[in-house]
Amino acid sequence: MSQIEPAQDQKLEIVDLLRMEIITGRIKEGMPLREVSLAERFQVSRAPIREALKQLAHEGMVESKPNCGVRVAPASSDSMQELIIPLRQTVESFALKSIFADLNETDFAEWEAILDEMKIACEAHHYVQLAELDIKFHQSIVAKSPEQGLISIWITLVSRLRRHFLAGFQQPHDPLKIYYEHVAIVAMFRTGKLEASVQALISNID
Amino acid sequence: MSQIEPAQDQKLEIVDLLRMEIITGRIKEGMPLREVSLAERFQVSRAPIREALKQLAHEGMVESKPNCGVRVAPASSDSMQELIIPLRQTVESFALKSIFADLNETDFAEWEAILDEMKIACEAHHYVQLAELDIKFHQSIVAKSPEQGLISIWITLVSRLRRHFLAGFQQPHDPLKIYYEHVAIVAMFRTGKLEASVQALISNID
DNA sequence: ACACCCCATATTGTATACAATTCAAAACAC
DNA sequence: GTGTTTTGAATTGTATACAATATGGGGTGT
Repeated sequence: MSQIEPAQDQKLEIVDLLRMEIITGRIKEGMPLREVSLAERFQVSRAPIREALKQLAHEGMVESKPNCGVRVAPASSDSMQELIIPLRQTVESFALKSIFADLNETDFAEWEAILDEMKIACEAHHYVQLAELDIKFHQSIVAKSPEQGLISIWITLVSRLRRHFLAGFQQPHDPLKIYYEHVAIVAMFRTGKLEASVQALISNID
Repeated sequence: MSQIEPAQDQKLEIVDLLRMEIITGRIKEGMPLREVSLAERFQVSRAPIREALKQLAHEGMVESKPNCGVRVAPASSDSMQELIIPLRQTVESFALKSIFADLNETDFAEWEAILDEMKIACEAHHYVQLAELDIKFHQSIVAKSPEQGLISIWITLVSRLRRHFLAGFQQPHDPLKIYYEHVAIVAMFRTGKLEASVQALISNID
């Protein structure tokens, strides 16, 4: 399903695949990622592999030492997560405030499309996909901000706790609770109340 | 002064040079950065140029569109700067707390070496170098934290307002004030008082 | 004159080949 | 046997060549 595609931008597919394998633990912490091995595996040259590894390093999924190679980075510590949470809240609040006045039906529809997918993922107990959809939802908020670079900061933050999304969702909670929480957020957005919307959004971040 | 060097890691030199030219305005906003042109200019192939541009994009100095090229990104907006300030304060406070108990004479000496350079830069009114030294000082604090990824987050934040450091220092202030402020910070660190040290540090961030 | 399509050119994305570096194991002196 | 040196393979960094794609201008039809 990817052989017929543009044949360019193979980097993105590789990044997504490797990231998923790291998140799910298929590639464990500390395991080295050699460029030639990956090149053979994906049937491409080393060039796109290098770019993919660069991006993963930027996301904090792997750490690389010069002339030494790339290894899967250890997951963020608990204190690190606790640091990132208020940072995320600040960034996302800022983003929401900057776009709130200009929200229209197109935006709501986009979010509700994500919500529909979330519902399906919840009911099917597809925690991996649910985690990605949660990220996708919040990212779509930040991405709408006209401020260039905001999304880059946000990605840097969230990537650091991507593996914790999955862990958090696998707790013995009712997955649908996640879904309803996001439904409430979008519903609040529709009311046009800024303060309450910000509150709903940041209370979802923890 | 760079021809005899390792001949590897040319990427770093190129990044530093281009970043400086962007900060000082020698390369203006919106100006395209072509890979072949830069390759000819630095007498290297396109490979290290691509890596350098990737890193500059990660720092927010340039923005790239696929198959379209790289342009110098506009400087962060005022509202963006105001957002980043509390984020920096949070991150650096966290970093300082995590290392404070283990500080020793080696650390103090390292910082005071930077302070000496700052004094010289202040007296010579070398604002560009002064800005870089200010960044270097704060970065050295964050870098000491054992938390992996913290420095990456910090860099993402600070890079976004690198060009504003220069602008801020060129205001009609007495440059030595910057120097004395940092001297006071290190002096406070030496006393071992955590709370006061954190306060001194974050009050310097604005 | 104006809109549309096509094509040439400039530029980025990818593949392959080579150089430089690192790390560890083996050889060696003591 | 132990510490040091050297040598080699494994790996990343760089250079060059080719393929794919986007952008702008000219041609054409109306």
